[in-house]
Amino acid sequence: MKLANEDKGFLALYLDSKYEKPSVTVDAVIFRLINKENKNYRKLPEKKLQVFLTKREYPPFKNYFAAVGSFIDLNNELSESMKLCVKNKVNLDNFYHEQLFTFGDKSRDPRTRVISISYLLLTNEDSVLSNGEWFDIDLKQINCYKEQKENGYSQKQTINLTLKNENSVLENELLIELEKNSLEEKKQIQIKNSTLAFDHIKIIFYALERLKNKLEYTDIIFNLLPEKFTLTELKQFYEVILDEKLLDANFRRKTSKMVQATNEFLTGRGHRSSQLFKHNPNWTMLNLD
Amino acid sequence: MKLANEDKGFLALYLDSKYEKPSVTVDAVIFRLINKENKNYRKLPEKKLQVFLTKREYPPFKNYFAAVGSFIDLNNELSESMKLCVKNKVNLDNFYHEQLFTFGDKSRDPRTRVISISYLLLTNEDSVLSNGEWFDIDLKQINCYKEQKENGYSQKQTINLTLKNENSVLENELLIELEKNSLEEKKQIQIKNSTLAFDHIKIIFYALERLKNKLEYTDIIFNLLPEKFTLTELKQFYEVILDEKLLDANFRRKTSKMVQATNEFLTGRGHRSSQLFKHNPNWTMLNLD
DNA sequence: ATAATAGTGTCTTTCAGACAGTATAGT
DNA sequence: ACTATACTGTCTGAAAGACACTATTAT
Repeated sequence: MKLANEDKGFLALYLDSKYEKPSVTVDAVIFRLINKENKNYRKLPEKKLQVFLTKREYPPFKNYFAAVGSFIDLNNELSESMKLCVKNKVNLDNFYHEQLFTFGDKSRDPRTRVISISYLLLTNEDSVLSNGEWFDIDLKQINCYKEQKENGYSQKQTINLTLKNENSVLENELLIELEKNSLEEKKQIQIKNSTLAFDHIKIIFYALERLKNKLEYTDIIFNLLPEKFTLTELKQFYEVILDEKLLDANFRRKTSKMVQATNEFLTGRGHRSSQLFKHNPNWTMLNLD
Repeated sequence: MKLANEDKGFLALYLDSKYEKPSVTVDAVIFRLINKENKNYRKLPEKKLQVFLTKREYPPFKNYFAAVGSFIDLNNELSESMKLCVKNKVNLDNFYHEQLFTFGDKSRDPRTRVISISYLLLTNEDSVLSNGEWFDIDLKQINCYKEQKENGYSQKQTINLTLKNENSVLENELLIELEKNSLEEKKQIQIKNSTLAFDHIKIIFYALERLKNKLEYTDIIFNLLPEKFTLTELKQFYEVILDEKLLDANFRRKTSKMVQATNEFLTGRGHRSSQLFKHNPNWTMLNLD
């Protein structure tokens, strides 16, 4: 990848400003799993998936909640920009992250053309973030129309995505349109109603979808868990994200290779004590044994 | 998502130029599947996965091959920019596409900071592209060191990605480093040796990985096929992309719901004639019957 | 007749789903 | 004793893998 001499000459002449440029931001959707308050000494606490949002201090969307983000610094790599942003704005240091999607709709920012490179971040209950609030995530399908066409089908779904905590309830509505036939396959997500800044509710929805999908074929969930956990806790965390009940015996079989038992037990709960497990990072998707 | 009055005032004052901005491009990795020339009247033609590259007319990397790309136009949506670019540069119109990944390494373009939003495009043997060449794709693992660590493992893999046609042989080498333990999970892809412009060989590698993965759980492959095909052809196309042999009877069972039989048969091949099939776009991943 | 593909039948193993049943700690 | 969780065993049926077998057609 050396440059020819000709190239070097060209570089000197290159007019950096001749192309109109967009602004570029990084935005982080930060998730965690937590145990809610417990009423019954015997019962296990309810679990919740949460997202961390900050309240915008300046316009546009002043006082609206938004994902953690900032304009990028051209001297940093993209992921460095994101890490610095997260460190500076909400004081989060260690986390799992992956690039999610790049949003660039013309009108997504009223100021100017802004392209957002979004990231999915996972952390656990232990880390303390500043300068924002955690919100419980509730995702509900409001309706779903599926229509069989000559050569495929089309589907419209309305989704309610509510973010809630002790201070606020943020309701949001998305319309998901799917068109699939022999000529094309198209999926469109429109914001029908948002109480968040910009298109951030859409970004959060993408992040949720990615998380759910990866849950099924990777060990990504352990980035949301404390170091040690019981298998029932693990199961409940899966259930909360996937929004479906799992059968205990089957769950234990399926996850047995992703975890390793410790010698420790959790006691004092008014029922049989449960063994604590750790993540087994040697597990791979392909189960190469 | 209405703006508060306060916001509107701010917009007038907003200094668009106060943040340093990067250049942004879109890059399209275009794949197709083709039948190679046939020697034996009786044998089925060999299949190949190909990528379409254009030779750069101007520096940097003048005369190097590159993915189809251009700087974005701020008046278009991102995917529109990509579609226009592909239409104008190589005259391709109808294709499957999805956003792939956003590449933004500081030094990926010698001119200035350039962020590339890449797309995966699929088309079939019928479409005629101009202004570039198709290259056969050969991916080979050169070596692989896996080391068991106290708490996980690390792995280094060297990959040779050769792009070849009647005019050129472009050899490229990538180093893939994987680090997985209880604290982090990191995958890094480095270009060790490239005969393409910029980091485009890395973009192509990402596209290949995406294609392979999606092959296993979607019906994406039909975007690479002609309207009608035999099941043996379909199987051979899978084999070429996945780089592994499949068993006929099992393959037919697994794909049976994704295709629909036509009444037509392919004859004149020196062996039993084979039924032609079409894609069944009603198939879904979840097999909801 | 032969070479090469087209297509079917079936045995085995593995794994997901369902569910019954046993174990146990704290009040 | 009771309650809520912890954990095991096993039946069933679906699907994946392996492979043997039959069918067909231009030369």
